[in-house]
Formats: sequence, structure tokens, C-alpha cells
Amino acid sequence: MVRWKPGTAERLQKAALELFATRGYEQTTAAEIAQAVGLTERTFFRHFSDKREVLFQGQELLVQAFLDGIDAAPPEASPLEVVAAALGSAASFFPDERRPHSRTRQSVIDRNPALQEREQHKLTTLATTVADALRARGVDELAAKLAAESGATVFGIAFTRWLREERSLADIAADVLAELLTLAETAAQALRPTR
Amino acid sequence: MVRWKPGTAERLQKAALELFATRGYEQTTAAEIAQAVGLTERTFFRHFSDKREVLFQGQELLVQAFLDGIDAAPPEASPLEVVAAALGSAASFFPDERRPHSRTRQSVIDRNPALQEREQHKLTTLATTVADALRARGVDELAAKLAAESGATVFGIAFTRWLREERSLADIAADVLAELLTLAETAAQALRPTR
DNA sequence: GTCTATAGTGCGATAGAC
DNA sequence: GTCTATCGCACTATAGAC
Repeated sequence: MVRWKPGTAERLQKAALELFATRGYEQTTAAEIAQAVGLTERTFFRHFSDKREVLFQGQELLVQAFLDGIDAAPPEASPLEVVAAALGSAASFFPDERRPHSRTRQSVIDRNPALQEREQHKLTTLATTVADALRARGVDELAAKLAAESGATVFGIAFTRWLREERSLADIAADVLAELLTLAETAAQALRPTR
Repeated sequence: MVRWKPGTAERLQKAALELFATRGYEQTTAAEIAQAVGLTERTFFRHFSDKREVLFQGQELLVQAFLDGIDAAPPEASPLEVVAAALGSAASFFPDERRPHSRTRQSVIDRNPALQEREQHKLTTLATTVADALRARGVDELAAKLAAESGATVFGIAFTRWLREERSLADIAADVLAELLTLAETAAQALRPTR
């Protein structure tokens, strides 16, 4: 007989998402989430530093997918090529089967500004981590930051589209990145013409 | 005889920044800020929807500077050219005299994750507003989002550098944008070679 | 302007796992 | 014995309702 089942955090996350989706985020207290899995409020806060975090913990795996993609890129790849590789790797983290769950989660986030803030913060953290990994490859600071932030932007836009469309995230992300490159080329021609 | 002095919000903001800079953000309560200018906690929350907002209210003017820059761009300008114009306009919002104040404010933000979240949220809001303005000019949705987010990225990076260097924000932003275009051109050559 | 619910912290106690 | 998950209680500040 085990007194404490494993996977407490996961059960709390599942219960939280269900409650948030039905009752709403603000209308759900941390104590209610804890109760739903037979725990106390105090235990909830042992697992999650704050109430919002229950929806975001677990994203370290996504970050790791980005880093794996970076490691897999050939050494001579340019910064944005490395980012393209990272995007491909990250996309595999969201197979199409995961779409329904992601949709539910996102609908909760979209309805609450506090959760949107946290989501953006996580995206920025991701960009910072990617930038560090690029710098470790020898990319200079400015290029690393720009490439990493651009990667985060592309990922964010592609992810939003993936929730609505039925195509794979990898395909969508590749298209979004391609569009960014096209925009830049067009602007580069205009801003510094014929050299 | 006026019953309430004007500029209450401004005085609260000034007092808040001073207290945050000396005592720290978390160690300063809303009640203390209010007291410092002879008001009650309740009044503080009538001016600012939450404690963090006291550091961010006033950014609507920056957003407006971006929009003015967009309006001033020639009709045939490509999306990122329009964004370049917006950046130039926004830069004039931070003349060099403002650097000391901005440095103090940023050092407070840098020391507190909750404030960083709000800052990023404001940048994203800015990007959304810029994207809407681009769409109103006829730019398609994806291009508008990408150009707007890239503009926000460039602004964010340039602003950080402006706090450290002594050059004008306009100069720095132009350089950062140029670097982004270079990165994109390099990647475009590699990812879709010779067509 | 007052009153209240909730978020979140600090500390001590308990009890099983090892 | 140590380590770790849990609970319980007291407490403050935020923020919204009245």
C-alpha cells in the first residue's frame, strides 16, 4: 500500500485544466484543484510556484526539443538555418493527436490575460535559451538574439495556425519561416538598393 | 483652491519608482506608495488596475508613435519598410536625456520576474496593434504579424542596447534591423538555393 | 471607504520510504 | 537515523465587491 501515488503534479495539472475549462480560470481556486485530487491547497503550492504555473510546467521538454534540433544542425549552418532545424525538432513535439488537448488548453489561456502574460514569458525564456545555445556555437550576440527571437516568433505564429488548420506543425512552421525570409529579402532590396 | 491636485497618477508613478528602486518591488506595498503621496491604498488601485501597472501606464504614447510612423510611410512601402519607419518614429520617444530615468526603471524590472512578464506582454500588445495597422494598409495577415513581431523584437533588442551604449536609439534600431535583414538573406540563400 | 476572498509564504508536525 | 511528501495553521498583500 503506497500512501502517496506518484504523478501528483500531473494529476493536479489534469484536474486544473478541466476545472479551468468548465468554470473558468479566475472562478477556480487553488484549493478546489487540490481538493479534486484529494490534496490540500498547501500541497498545490508545493508543486507549482503559483496558480498559473499549473498550466505551463512541462514546457522544459519543448525547450529541450529546440536544443536537440540545434545540436543536430550541421556546424556550418547559418544562425537562421540552425533555427529552422530547431523548429523542425520542436514541431515533432506536437503531433496531430495532441491538437484537441492543445486547443482546450489554449482556449483557457486566450480567455485570461494573466495566463497570456505567462505564455509570452515562457516564449521569451525559450528565445533566451536558444540564443545562448547559438552563442555557444560561436554566433555573435546580436545575431544570436535576433535569430532566436525570430524563431520564437515563427513558432508562436505557426502554433496558433496549427490549432486551427489540420496540417502538421512542421509544414506550417516551414511556411511561416519562408514568408519571413521573403519579407526580409523584399525589404533588403528596397532599403539598400543595388550595391 | 483645487480639491485634488492634477497629475495624481504621475506622482504615484514617481513615488513608486523611487520606492521600488530603493526597497525593491516586492518589499514595497501599494499602501506605502499611496502613503508617500498622501493617498490611500484604495486610491492607488483606482488609478492602476494592479500594482505592476504603475510602472507601465503611459506606454500608449509609445504605441501611438509607432502608429504615426506607419501612417507616415509611403503607400508603396513593403511591410518591413513600414516597420522601419515605425521604429524611427518610436525612437524619437526616447531622446538621450531620458536614458537615466529609463535605466532606473529597467533595473527595477530586471530584478523582478513579474514585472518582466508585464513588460513582454506590453511588447506583444504593441506588436498586435502594429499588425492591425499593417493589415489596414492591405498587408495580408501572416505578413502583417511577422513584420509587426519582428519590429517589436528589433525595438526590444535596440532598447536594451540603448540603455548601455551612448548612441541614439534610432541609430541602434536601424543597425539591428539591418542585421536581421542580413541574417535572413544569408538563410534564404542557403535554404532555397539558386532558383 | 470598508469588508472580504484568494493568492501565496513561513514554519512546525506527521508519517511513510529508504 | 535521513529524506521527502503531505498537512495545518497563522499570516500578509492584492484586488475586487459592496
